[in-house]
Amino acid sequence: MHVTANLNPVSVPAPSPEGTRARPATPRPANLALVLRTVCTAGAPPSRADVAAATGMTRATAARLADDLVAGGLLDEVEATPSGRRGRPATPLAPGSRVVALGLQADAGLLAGRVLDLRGRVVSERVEPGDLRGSDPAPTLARLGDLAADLLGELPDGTRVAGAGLALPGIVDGATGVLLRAPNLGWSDVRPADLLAPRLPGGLDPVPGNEADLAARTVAETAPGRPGPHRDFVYLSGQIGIGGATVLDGRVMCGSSGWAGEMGHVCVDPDGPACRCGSTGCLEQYAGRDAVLATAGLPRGTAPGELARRAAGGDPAARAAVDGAARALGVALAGVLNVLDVPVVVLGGHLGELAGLLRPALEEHLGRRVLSARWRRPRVEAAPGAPAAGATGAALRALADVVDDPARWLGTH
Amino acid sequence: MHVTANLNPVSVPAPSPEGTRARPATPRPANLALVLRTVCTAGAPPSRADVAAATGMTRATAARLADDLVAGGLLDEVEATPSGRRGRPATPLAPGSRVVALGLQADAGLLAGRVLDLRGRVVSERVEPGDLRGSDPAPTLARLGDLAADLLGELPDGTRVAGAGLALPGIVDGATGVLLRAPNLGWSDVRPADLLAPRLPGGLDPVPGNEADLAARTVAETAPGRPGPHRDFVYLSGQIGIGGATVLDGRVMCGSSGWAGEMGHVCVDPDGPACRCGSTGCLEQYAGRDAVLATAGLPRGTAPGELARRAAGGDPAARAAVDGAARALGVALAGVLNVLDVPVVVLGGHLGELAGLLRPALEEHLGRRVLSARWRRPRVEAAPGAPAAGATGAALRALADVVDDPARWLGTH
DNA sequence: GTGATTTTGTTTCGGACTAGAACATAATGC
DNA sequence: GCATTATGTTCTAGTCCGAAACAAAATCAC
Repeated sequence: MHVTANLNPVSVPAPSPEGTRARPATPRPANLALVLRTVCTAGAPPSRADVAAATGMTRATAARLADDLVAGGLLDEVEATPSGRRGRPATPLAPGSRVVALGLQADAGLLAGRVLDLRGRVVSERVEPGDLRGSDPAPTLARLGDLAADLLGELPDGTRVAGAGLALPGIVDGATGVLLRAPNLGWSDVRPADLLAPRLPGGLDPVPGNEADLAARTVAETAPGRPGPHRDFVYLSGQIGIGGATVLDGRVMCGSSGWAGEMGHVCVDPDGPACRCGSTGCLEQYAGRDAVLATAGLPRGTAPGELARRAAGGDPAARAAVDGAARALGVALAGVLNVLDVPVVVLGGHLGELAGLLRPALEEHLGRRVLSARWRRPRVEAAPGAPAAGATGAALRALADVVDDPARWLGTH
Repeated sequence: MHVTANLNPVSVPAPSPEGTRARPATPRPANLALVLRTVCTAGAPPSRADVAAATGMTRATAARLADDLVAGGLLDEVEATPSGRRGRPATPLAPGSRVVALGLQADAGLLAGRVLDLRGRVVSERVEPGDLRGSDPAPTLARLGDLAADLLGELPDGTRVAGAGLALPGIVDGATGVLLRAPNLGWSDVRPADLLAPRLPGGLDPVPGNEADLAARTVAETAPGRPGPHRDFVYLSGQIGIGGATVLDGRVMCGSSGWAGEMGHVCVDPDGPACRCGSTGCLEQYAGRDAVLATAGLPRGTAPGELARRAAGGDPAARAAVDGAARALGVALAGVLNVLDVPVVVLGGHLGELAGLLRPALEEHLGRRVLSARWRRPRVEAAPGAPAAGATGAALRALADVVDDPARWLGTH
């Protein structure tokens, strides 16, 4: 909850220098966040009294805080539904529908933009399929910037854009915002902000992030501030390669430099085939989309659904491809589960489409290889198959900034 | 001696539904924690003015908070060293030396108890070597209880025991405090608290935890509240088997059920030898102590140092054992590093003793198999080889409770 | 219908706590 | 000895929360 102080022994006469954010002297910001989060988390729009009960505050305090959030647009007073109960009817509160964020995504197969509001609803979106493998970053990002500008132009008057994010299928350096390497796109050392920001209004600066991390966030929270079905899980994003992310305590673990989640290069068999990453026997060589299709004897562009159909229909090559992928996933994921003690694996991308076929064998492998399985068997699930989940996750991350510190957003505008 | 029982936090008037944490009405508890943590973190004992500068509070506020902590014994005013600088001499503050915690450890090779104070100094300790493999839990824990009672009896008058912990080499269920399985001891389904607490004074109830998790804590924080050299690392504890722990953002990740860190059963080669866990090709089969010694052609009880000497001396079997272990560690750790993006691996136990020999090959393997290695090469280090690190970690964890919420400890004498 | 009941939301007051400024204290430097 | 400087303390004003009283708006009982 609290800011950790910079422990510079050098005494500073003037107020804290840049870098050390002023420490809130009052409990207000934290309590505003608590109220907003409570409303975001609640199943149905809660009244001020509900908020008070849920947080342990008095009704007076909860109401005062809620009033401020309503005045600032971060909460809305919504239409009361006749409850039939006795007593003065409540005024239900919902997260502000005029506060939105922009999520963008550039992937090997599409450009996408999506605007989400604080309630997690899609305000507007645009998905442009297209083969971007080997594309030139500058014009591609320019197109994405125009797409984003269009989306923002469509927003109704009075809408506040709290932030923006950009999901990219590669390694993003969190500190500098540089996309170091995106193998599927063929991009290296790109600073998307430089190419995007000029096309966007009002100094909006999309924060780049790894697509799998952001897609995992859509599972970790179903709407801003609202926890999803699992607090701890491993997310696997099956693309041409295999990315992933680990969610612990509801937080996406991005690693100390934001490079976490390279599940595709966990070693399944040290004597296995060489991988383009320089290692051998990487998971990607067994369960990556191209690898699975090749084993099944299908051309590279085949849709995963077609593979699933053949395997379900008894095609031996397709069946072998799925079984091989399940075995490799079992070996790689068991290692992760042994290390992190996470009870759930969520499969996205092409792995999500194959989840029904993969699950039995995969759960069997995990049951055998995960040490704690005799006390709690790991479960395998398919991610909800929404297109361009990375864009949604990017918007959710921007909105999380609002939910985590609403006080910052009350002063402005 | 005065033992303070573990008190529950002030109960909230309205018992809020589970999921909502008790919310302090005032900023006081957080600010007390901030001041205490600042003193714990500081290199040299800081003055009240230093604390104010470091935290951004005014001197008045910092002094008031510090005064309360001093009055409560959580801070000490220590002897001023003549600074030679102009101005009124400062009164340096240090964490309270009369607040201590007890750390216990039961391992295959020893029983140990250690009392640490808030400054992280060892107040007293006792280590009793002995072969506990296949021992009966009840008398063994009774011995440990007596050992602990002796240690507590030696403490000077006025010492407050803030808590206790117990490091165990196995899977501990965090919710119930049950040791589910400790293969090296041969124990299953033991509740250490039942056997220990009756021998301890004043309702002191040692919290059990996994030994590797607690040993990792000694690397993560060098003293209560003082971060160690690395914020993010993987700790490997080489015992008869191989345990481990992951530290992210300075926090030891215990997993959603406290079963994390079973690095020994990460799969290195799915076609490898069967492991007693039911899986195949587990890391333990290549780099566990017995496995390494067997490969080197040495009897089971041989000290790792002897193996290291032979390998350094050119003994081919010893050399092969070390190289095999390095390769297996490289495969397994590369997976973990790819998933978590952690820059450092710390080797403890027998792996720590072999660290000098393992490092070159291991770092080479990691450099090849870790995807982000071309931007930042993973480093391998040996853990400081203190005996019974788990006991130290158990005490540190108990003391961390004090540092994290000092207000709870100020009310009671 | 009318009044009692019940629940929500608001107002008022007192108390806890912090920031800021002035003040007291104790050293060094000239 | 006196100015200078840094630390620590005291005092006051202001913020914010909790508690309790109050106002508002519905249902229930008759």
